[in-house]
Amino acid sequence: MSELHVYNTLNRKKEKFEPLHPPHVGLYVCGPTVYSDAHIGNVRTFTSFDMIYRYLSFLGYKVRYVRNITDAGHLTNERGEGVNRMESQAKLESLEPMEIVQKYTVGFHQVMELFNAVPPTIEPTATGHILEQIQMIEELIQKGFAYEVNGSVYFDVKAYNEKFPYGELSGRNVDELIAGYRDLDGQEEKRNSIDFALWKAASPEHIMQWKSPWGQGFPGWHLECSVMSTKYLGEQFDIHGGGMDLKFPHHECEIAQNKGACNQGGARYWLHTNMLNFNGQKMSKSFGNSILPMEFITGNHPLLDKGYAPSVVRFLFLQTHYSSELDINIKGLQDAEKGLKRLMDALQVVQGFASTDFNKEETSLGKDIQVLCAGCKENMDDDFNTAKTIANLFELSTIINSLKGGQIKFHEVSKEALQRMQETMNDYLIKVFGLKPIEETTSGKLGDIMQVLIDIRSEAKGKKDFATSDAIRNKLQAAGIQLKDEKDGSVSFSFL
RNA sequence: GGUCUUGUGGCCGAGUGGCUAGGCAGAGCUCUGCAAAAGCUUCCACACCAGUUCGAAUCUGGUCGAGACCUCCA
Repeated sequence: MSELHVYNTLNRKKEKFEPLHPPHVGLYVCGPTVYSDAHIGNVRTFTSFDMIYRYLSFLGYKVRYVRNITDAGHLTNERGEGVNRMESQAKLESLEPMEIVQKYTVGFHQVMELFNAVPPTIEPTATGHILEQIQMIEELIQKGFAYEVNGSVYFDVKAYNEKFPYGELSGRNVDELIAGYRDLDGQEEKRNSIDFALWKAASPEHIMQWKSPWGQGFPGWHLECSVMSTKYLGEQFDIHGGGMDLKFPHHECEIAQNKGACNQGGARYWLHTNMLNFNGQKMSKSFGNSILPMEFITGNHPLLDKGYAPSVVRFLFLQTHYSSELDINIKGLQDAEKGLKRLMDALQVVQGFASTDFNKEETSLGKDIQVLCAGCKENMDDDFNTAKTIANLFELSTIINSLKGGQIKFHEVSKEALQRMQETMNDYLIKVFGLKPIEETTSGKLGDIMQVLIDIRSEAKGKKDFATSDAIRNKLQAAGIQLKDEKDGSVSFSFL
């Protein structure tokens, strides 16, 4: 039996995954900032961690999955003017900050559900943890890692660096960072340019502000994750995840805050998912080239040719390793659509097998099947190698189709091998990858209607009235329904 | 400039030093009234140069190219 290994970006090595308190696993993932719509790049990150969460659960771990909602204002302006995101957006739309938060939180949840992501077990908000954040700041001040200036509190990176190395995660060093820092306005309060805000004093016009020992203000932008991961998972926990773009400075600062306050760096394993490009270009809010998740589904976007099912997009993501950059484009979507259909058809077929003509002994083909099935776990255990796992599932699909088509006889496999194949296809496609099964079409009114059409076509064919039979086939094809004449003379159909 | 990643066949995309990844597309065949679907077979590869090695897509060095982060971002 293979054991799970994960690529830990903290030391750039693939390591055996050993939870602190098995069978429990603590997983923290940096969630979205709810001041605008989630875009498809966010979906990649969160579906990647959804797959990881699902796989950990599949292995039998009891996972506490914490993913935060960033709903408190952050410094957003590149000139460091202390603009509160929530506030500025709110003024634009003439809404209360919490209305914005509510709107986009609901939207985010809808998108995640659409893409079949399992909700986290705890989804804490930054605004709900102001007290805890203030407490951690006090702790950091008391330990000499933070200082107050004019009602704001900054993390003292140099002081911290004397006790703990700063920059471990992103491979940076403090002197170079200071030397290479750009001149930004509003830096004069800091002792060093790389110091970052733990608490920012708020001017009266800031709507989102809270009372603190340093006056009215709001928390800095790295603090919430340190605070909430510690609160719900402990000073030390198993896995911390997030997008690559958060590695520096966000995660670096998180580690510094955690170590500064608790002497422990929080997570033992850091997992970073890579970015999503569209037509070769990075997708980001600031580029204005982000495509909304719903636009992929509806196809209502100038860069798309048509709509694609959420599972197609998910499948496209899974064909690439989570740590690699992924380019999404029309050709890729079309390929993924076909590939997913092939797998899902095979799943449906294998579940429907009802033969009793099995070999009592294990056959060589049966052994091949067992190897392919076992390979799925081995591949997933190797840092969640979904691409390789999918390759195995495709090979199983070929065997399944051959059984269906009669190229392989049922007595060439054992009952055990067939059952294993049924389980494996379902386990990985449905449970671990979270792909949606093909709509059940064989029962209900639609199935009845289809049966009528199929019968009429068969009668026409019997009378060699091919004009009628082809018309039925072609018109259904045009309507997105494909008829399939099976080897045994029966007719099935599927949606294109 | 600093840190890091990366360069695989027509396209996408895995690859632990020796054993065909896989998908999509292409070609041929089987099945079919004709198709589709399905199956079988098949073509196409490891940026370049040097080195280590019995053997390198995989390790080392160099060249060239691409990208990310260093500033809000998943």
